[in-house]
Amino acid sequence: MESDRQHAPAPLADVTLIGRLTHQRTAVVDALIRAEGFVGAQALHNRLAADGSAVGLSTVYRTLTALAAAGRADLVRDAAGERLFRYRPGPDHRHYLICTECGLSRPVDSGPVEDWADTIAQTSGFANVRHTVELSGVCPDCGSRHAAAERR
Amino acid sequence: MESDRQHAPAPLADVTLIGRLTHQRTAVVDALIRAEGFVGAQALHNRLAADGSAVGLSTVYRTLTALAAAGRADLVRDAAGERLFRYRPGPDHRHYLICTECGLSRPVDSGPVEDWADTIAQTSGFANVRHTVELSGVCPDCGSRHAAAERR
DNA sequence: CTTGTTGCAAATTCTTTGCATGACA
DNA sequence: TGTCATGCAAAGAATTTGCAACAAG
Repeated sequence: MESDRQHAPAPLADVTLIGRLTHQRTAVVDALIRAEGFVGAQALHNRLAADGSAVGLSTVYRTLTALAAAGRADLVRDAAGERLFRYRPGPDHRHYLICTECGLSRPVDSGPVEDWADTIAQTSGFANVRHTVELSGVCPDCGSRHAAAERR
Repeated sequence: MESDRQHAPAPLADVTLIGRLTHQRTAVVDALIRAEGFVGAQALHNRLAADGSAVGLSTVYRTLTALAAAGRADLVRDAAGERLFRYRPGPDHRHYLICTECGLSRPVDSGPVEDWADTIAQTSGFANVRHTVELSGVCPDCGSRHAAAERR
């Protein structure tokens, strides 16, 4: 499943953005991109190991943290409190609808919330207002799978 | 600030809702109500100790978790990943703007987000869509304190 | 009395950090 | 070659759990 090197978005830029260009960082960024959704540090570490890239867990954490700090990754927390990271190709601010079953994430139109958040920011008297919006649900696939199981 | 026993919501109902009526649970619920905002389990445990109520930390965790499960408490996570609980008097669904400095929380008009979330839920094909919305910022008081420090 | 609760401490889980070795530029 | 990055293992922090003593109904 790791073919298609053609349209590789060259994570190099992302790596150099946070420091030196190393094997490990490249591998982490690469794996994060291929994850195509939110992943935990430990999960990513496991995938890397499975792929043959022996990267230390600490390095995975450090790289992901640096990426998030550099604005190249989004960061949320799952119900268990684990940090989940997602690669962010562009500088845009997005919100996602995440399937609680399979982890599939789909970007949603967040315009209305942004406007709402801005309004709150302006009318509240609070400064430096930031918002976290997380939508979760069961995607169609997982949903139908459930339905089937229920009526078994 | 803890007078006005008249309209006291009698936490008894909340306690019995989650099991037996004990000293400890009453103390925890009471302290949570008096907190009037989001508090961490450990912080609540400290307050209880300061109030002379020696309740075990495990019991605080267990009680808060049970309350949240019973729908009598809201649960969010702060930036550090710590669970923060807030007493929920009614069955209504609310969102808050929380000060990152002092913890002050203020309910905000969440109508627009609710509508937005509903729309997403209906157009996405996802089932059982739930949302988490957290607004944080620096409240006026903390803000001016900052400003003063900055130009010191 | 019987069963649910508590408290303590040990166990878990996720994440961070110190420091010597090794790799980039 | 001089830093910066890595890896390992130990440290931290928040939360959960096992189990014997205890209290509520």
